Amino acid sequence: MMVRTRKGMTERHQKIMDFIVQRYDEGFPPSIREIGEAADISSTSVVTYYLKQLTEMGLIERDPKFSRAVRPTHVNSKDLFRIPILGPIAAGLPILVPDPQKAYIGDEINGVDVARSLLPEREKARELFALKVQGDSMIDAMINDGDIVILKSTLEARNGDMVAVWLPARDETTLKYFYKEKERYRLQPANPTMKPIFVGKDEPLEIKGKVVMVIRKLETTAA
Amino acid sequence: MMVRTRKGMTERHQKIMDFIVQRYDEGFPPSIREIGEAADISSTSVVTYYLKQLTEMGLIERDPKFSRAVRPTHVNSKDLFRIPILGPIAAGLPILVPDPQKAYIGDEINGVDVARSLLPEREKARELFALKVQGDSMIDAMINDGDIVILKSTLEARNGDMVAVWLPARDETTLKYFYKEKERYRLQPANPTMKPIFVGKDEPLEIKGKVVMVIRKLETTAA
DNA sequence: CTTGACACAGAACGTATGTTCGTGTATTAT
DNA sequence: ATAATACACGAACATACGTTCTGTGTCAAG
Repeated sequence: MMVRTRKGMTERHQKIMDFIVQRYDEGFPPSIREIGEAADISSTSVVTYYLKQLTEMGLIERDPKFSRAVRPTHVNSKDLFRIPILGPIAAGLPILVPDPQKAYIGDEINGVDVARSLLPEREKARELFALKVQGDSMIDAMINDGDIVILKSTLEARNGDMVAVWLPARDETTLKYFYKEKERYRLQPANPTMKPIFVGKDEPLEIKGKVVMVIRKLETTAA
Repeated sequence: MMVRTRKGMTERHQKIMDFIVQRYDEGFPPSIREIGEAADISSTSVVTYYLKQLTEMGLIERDPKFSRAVRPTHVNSKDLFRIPILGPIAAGLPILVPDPQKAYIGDEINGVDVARSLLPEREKARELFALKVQGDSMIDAMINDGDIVILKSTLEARNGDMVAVWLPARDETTLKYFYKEKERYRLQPANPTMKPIFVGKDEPLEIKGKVVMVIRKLETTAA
């Protein structure tokens, strides 16, 4: 028969992990006995027992050379959001529809870390995704080739929001300020010298997301 | 009588600070004796002596309840750099000259947290500062009102770098791509449809810093 | 020459800390 | 039933750790 030892995270595992993460965020990693106190464990050997398991699970790292040398392995600093870059955005190409579940689990090799303090209030990380701009078709929106735009997944928008819209009839994707008018939608470029695009209400218009941030990294080694 | 300014930041202060920051970044804060070893101090009392001073300077925090409970005060997370916003940048205004020492200690109430992974290689945090753009005079550089530009303090630039330059003769500050040509400097706007500015080599030109990142936060509550 | 502040070393001491060992108790597989 | 396993407790121990006290040399002011 199968060994039933499917490493389940018991309540004690979870309590210990939470405490280690909390202390790690504070900068003061805990001692064995402090962990025991936090998890209602009276014996230090029991804490060692669980710490060994958590290490084997790959959830924490320890350094036997130092005391209090325990830290969570994953980079889940509470001050950071890792936002996946789902793909490129360019005029004439449909952009990916973000799947929150996939975005959370999927390969986040390509992603941007964004400080929470830069994001408005308490954005849900799962609702955010990033796109890398290809080409200079968005230049009228003050967004250049190579820029990373961070969007909040939404299907609706309020007036004044900068949104990523997909216009099937025109086979075009753009970033514009969104205004709903009487008989039409007005897509206003960020550059005030450029004229807006008007989309009649009978024309299909898909809002993919709302831009919450633009990040431009400049190469230090430019030609 | 004595002004308790940071008069003494001796080599030992610096060594200890660097070591504490390094260990804090690694997640494993050091013990007194480890600090002593790193700073070539044989006695633990001397380390205590310096730790007390650094605490009074506000550079580190300690918690007497725990061992190894020492951390730099200014860092929130090991993955973040807190970059001070030294002031606004606008055409016609001189921008502040950053003082690395002051930037390290000074009031960093106004600052931006930037994920280290977004910065090129191993930028020294001390060399970075941020400016908040006022007005749309930089619009030809694809930089809008309210944007935050992060610069690396430097007095020289290579061709292709985007730099903040101060032109005393024109009483003007701009962000442009920098090119050194035979008899002049060419300041190229980011927007390819705009024409460059030429500055003769006899005209004064002060490079304040090199732009390494641009961050634009969009309001969720736009009119 | 004193005086005192300063920078540093060394040792002592009480507590903190991680590991190890022995033991007990359910649960489960054979 | 027996053995194996997972989970839990407490004690013991060697070392790590922070604090504190004493002492030493330097240097500038009085």
